[in-house]
Amino acid sequence: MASPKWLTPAEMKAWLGFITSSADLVRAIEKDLEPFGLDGGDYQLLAMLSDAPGHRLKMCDLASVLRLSRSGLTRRMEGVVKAKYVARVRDETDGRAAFAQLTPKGFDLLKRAAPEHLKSVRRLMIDQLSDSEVKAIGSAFAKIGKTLRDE
Amino acid sequence: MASPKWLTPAEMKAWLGFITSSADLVRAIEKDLEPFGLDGGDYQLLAMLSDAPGHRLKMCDLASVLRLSRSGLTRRMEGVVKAKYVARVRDETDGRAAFAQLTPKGFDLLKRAAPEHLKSVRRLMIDQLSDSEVKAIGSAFAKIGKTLRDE
DNA sequence: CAAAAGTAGTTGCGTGCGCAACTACCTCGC
DNA sequence: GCGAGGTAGTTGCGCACGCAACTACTTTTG
Repeated sequence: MASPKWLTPAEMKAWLGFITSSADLVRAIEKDLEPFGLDGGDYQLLAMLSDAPGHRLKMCDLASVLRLSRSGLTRRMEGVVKAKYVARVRDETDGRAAFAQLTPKGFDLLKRAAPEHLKSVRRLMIDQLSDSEVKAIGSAFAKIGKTLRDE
Repeated sequence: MASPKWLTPAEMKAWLGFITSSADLVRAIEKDLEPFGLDGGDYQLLAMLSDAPGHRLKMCDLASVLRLSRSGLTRRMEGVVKAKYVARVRDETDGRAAFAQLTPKGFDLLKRAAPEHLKSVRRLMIDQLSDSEVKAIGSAFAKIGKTLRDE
């Protein structure tokens, strides 16, 4: 196959900057959740449930939004269910399915953790950027996400 | 603590877009390396060695650039050493240290994989973006990376 | 309505990684 | 130059995750 066009210096800077910093950024933000006894996966799980109508989602839908396999979600649920942040609820209309239901205790924890999480996101990412950079990142990842979904 | 300033819609879009798409993007790009028998970690390892003077790095320096723990690197080396892409070389001047040395076979594989990898990066990310978005992402992640390093 | 195909969730197994402990070696202070 | 403390790499262990196989239920098809 023909050798593809190499990256320009600006493109290289964008790619290298993204690949070298994005994982570190996510790790640092997740680390700030430790005082709440949550890791990044738990937080995302609680956050997705709190966004959902009735604070609950079918397991398979939850797995999908969390980008987890069904088995991965089963294991991750063990922790938050044991901590009583989430309850398993059977689906009365579909014997195969089950819901993950955010408990009041889980919602309360999320309400306490969310402001700290927000502060981490601001401190490590948003507040570092100019308005135009924020805008560009928003439109850029919207396009990247669409491409991925279309493939 | 005072409730922090919430994210504006543009900031929210940037954060959500980043967090929901970046992991998928990296996964998709790494998936394109499978035909070469490499996963993302192996590719990064070979790439870092090929960039280094003499195609070799001290283990601890390699772990650092790969964002791996020392034990994580030890395990990852097992695979690429068994495949003869990388050789372990003792440091004659420091009995504690060891080098990871890219072999001709490893370099050859990297030369074949790199153009495909580049094409993935272009297709899924760079070619989706305008010049100004590329520029903004470059400067944005440079600032984010600096903040992380300073903390 | 029965059989086939599809879907939801769980479980067994393998993998990749970090942490802590350990060995071996180097370096620094006295 | 010897002991204390630091550094490089490996090993034991535990955790999170994906894949494949399995169960149970639902939907589709003839």
